Amino acid sequence: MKNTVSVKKNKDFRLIYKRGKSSVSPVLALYARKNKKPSNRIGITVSTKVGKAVVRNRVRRRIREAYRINEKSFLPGYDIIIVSRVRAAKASFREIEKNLLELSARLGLLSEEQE
RNA sequence: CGAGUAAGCCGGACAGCCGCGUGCGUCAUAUGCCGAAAGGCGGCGCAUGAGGAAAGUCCGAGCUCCACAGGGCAAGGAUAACGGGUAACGCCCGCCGAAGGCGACUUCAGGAAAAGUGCAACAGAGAUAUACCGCCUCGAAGGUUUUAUUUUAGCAGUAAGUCGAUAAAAUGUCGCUUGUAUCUUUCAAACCCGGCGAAAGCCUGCUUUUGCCGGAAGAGGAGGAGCAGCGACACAAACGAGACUUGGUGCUUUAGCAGCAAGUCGAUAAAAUGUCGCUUGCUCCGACGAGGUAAGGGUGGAAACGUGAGGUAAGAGCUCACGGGUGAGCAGGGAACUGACUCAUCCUGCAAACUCUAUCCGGAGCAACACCGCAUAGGAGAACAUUAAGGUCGGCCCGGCUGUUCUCGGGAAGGUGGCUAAAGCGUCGUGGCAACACGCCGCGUAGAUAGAUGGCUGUCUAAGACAGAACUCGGCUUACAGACUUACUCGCUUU
RNA sequence: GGAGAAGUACUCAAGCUGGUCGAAGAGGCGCCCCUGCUAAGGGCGUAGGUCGCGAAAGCGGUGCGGGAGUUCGAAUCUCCCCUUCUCCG
Repeated sequence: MKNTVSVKKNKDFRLIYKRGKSSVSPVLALYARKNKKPSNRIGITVSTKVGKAVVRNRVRRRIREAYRINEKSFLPGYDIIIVSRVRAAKASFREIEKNLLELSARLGLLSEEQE
């Protein structure tokens, strides 16, 4: 994740939720906003509704891995927040990856070569 | 072989590729990038990287702050047979007692009820003490009936003789709720009838189905009364004087029986009257009243320790014998405790009711706390003075602080530290029944800060459960697929 | 991560120094009054969860977040779990 920094502050999360574009699937929800910087910032949210600590960690790691593998196809200069929904606890890595790419394409975050 | 009991141990492994946190080494750079600042930021190599419960946060410690964390007092809290282990503990080990199990073994908040207070609903006569019934003593209004059987223990006088005991029945009162299905009240499905409406069918005014309302009917349920049944109690005991004749009346085949009227006889010293009993003593029952008693009484978790005898008006640990509990003495044991004997005996349960006894505990928590940075209120440090009152100091007291001047300087959000070597782990030896302690040798084992273990592929296998460190340890509790080891118990079979 | 508080009918709740308690009170639900109609307001009445038997009426068991314990007896006292909420930079 060479070109990516994580979103940490609650302020930033609120701003992206308010001003950003969003799209939703049964497994994930995605928010994105242009940040006018050369790199991307990514934030991952997994609430207690999803499960206990072990389950939440697994979901978060899979989402991160899915982003890492496909990092090159994302356009730079965006703040992205990925929110897991309850179904993500039972989803496999492949499903999560597929969902992430679909949602990103819908918001126009992917470079045109990949599409 | 099967069924169990206890203790311990494991909680997937290996290989390849891509990726993450930390440490070390090395190369590189920075007058750079992010940020207001403090501060942070790269590549490569090597090493290392979640649990038995990391969980719950239920106990005990370290550590930090509350000026000191010191002494005393009060309050509050905790623990609770006994001995030991431990830094400490509410933990662990051993042992005692109680309960459970055929047994291996398991479970127990297991001090004191004989210091005191309190509580024990309902039921029950009575709940830690009671006289409601009963039993006994004294006084006392008063005193149902019939039949059958058996027997002669007792049976004062006038004055004769019969009476008693047992059983059953009638009658009355109370209780039980077993039966009956006689009456009644209420709820009530189906069947039936009528009215109104709807739908369908056609033969167009009928049929079928269905809804609502009303009537009738009520299988059955519940309650009450009655009857039957069952049980308990009362109806007792002693003594008695009426008899005969005639008449008529009623019942009746007669005999006879019932009662009425008149007369005669009997009881009184006499007469009169014209009653059916009277007198004295004893005895039985007894509404009710006074006292004694703690044997018995459908209750209750619990009823003055239990059984038997003596004793008494009736009774009572009132006395005696045997037995149980408790306390003291004696003996054994380190102690809890155990034991036979002696003496005493205030003998229901509850202290997870108050309380008493013994021991322990100051409070808060790493989001503590320290430092850096940062605008306003606040504040901090140093020096000097004061400590009377008042105020304040994380319960109160002892005790500390308070005022003035000078200097520094800023809550929130942010950064760095705290942060991991620790009462640590393992082998062996010694001591100890054990928990554990000591000694030698070896190892040195995550440290993040929006929070590091993931993805893909292959092999092995039965491999799937519960589950993710957040300052650190010692325990406890709770969750958990399965695999293994050791010891022991019971049962069956074979030898 | 740490520190606390609460849990009772459909909802809000009282009862929590143990006893005739399975439940006070209110909302709710049904009927009536008021109004052209509705709401609000007023009056009267009513069942309470769940399991079994039964056509219904009714009868019995269980039930105060769950499970153990103490006690003759637990919504209440004690312990262990579960769930929800609040606070701490």
